[in-house]
Amino acid sequence: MVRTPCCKEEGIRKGAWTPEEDQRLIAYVQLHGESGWRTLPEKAGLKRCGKSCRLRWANYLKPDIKRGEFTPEEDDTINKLHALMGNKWAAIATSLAGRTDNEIKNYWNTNLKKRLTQKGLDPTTHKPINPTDQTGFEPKVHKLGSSGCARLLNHVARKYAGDLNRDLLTGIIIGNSSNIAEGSQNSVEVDSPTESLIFTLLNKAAARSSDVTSFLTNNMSSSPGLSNNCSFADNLDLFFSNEVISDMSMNVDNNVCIMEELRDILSYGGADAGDVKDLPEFNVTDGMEFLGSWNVEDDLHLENYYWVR
DNA sequence: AAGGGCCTCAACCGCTATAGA
DNA sequence: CTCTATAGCGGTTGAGGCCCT
Repeated sequence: MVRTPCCKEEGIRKGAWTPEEDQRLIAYVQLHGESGWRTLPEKAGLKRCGKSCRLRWANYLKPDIKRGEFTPEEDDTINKLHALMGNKWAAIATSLAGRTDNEIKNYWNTNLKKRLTQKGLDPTTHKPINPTDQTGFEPKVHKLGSSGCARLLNHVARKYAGDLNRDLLTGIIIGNSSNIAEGSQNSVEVDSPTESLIFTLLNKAAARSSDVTSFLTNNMSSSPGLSNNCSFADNLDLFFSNEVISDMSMNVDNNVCIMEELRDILSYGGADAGDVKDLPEFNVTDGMEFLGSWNVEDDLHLENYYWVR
């Protein structure tokens, strides 16, 4: 199939926009709205292609665009999101009000990328370029174990699972399949009991929303790449980048925090769920409060119940 | 002062995704 | 289901400004 050229007409202007062209575009969009870019240039009296007009509007003329220097908070947000998503500029831009994907991309390439490199970090992976070079990086040489997992459960339960009941969570933790809904864990191959546990818990939490359930079922469970080509961590990336999840009263920092914790757990491992299951005295419902507010003591309490050390 | 190199960022290009006829 | 138009995305380019010698 022959591609339709963007600008087939002769005499189409390129390059920097003049103030007069900007005014024409602004006036037209204010009057007619942001649509019909293909025919807009002719109607607005502009010798530009529609695509050029759309980009000029979206990246420069739109009234809610924030210009000027990036704040340290914005730097931090971009760094964190880039570590999670990579070069998904449009997705990153949704977390920075008033900033365009183009602006963030430029800022990353001219500033933040350099800073990471100067710190000895790979700007793609955000990990040390030379593993022996510890400048600006605190390597996680320890095995993140039970307390991290306990905190993760804490986070997940508090943030997503307002109506998860204690028996259900108990069932999930001890691997009692009767408490796990069909279509969640069974249709997904995971690499370890730990992953299985976390996935199931997230799936249960997500079931609060039909949209999220649909997302998990259609996009993750039935994904041909899930069991063969797609790691569990990849699916968690998908899970957390999902719009519906993002809307669930969660800010960027919390999102990143949970993701980092998940990564730690998945990277360094915890005890096997089977160990917990076989523990005779294990009874997670005793004195436990999974929902509501948590503190360090609760974490330790959960830790004592949860993992074999 | 001049000019060469570097940097920034607006704009462009090529491609994919999606909607709708 | 297929085709086409349009929107959107990410990589790349290049004009213009800045800095250094």
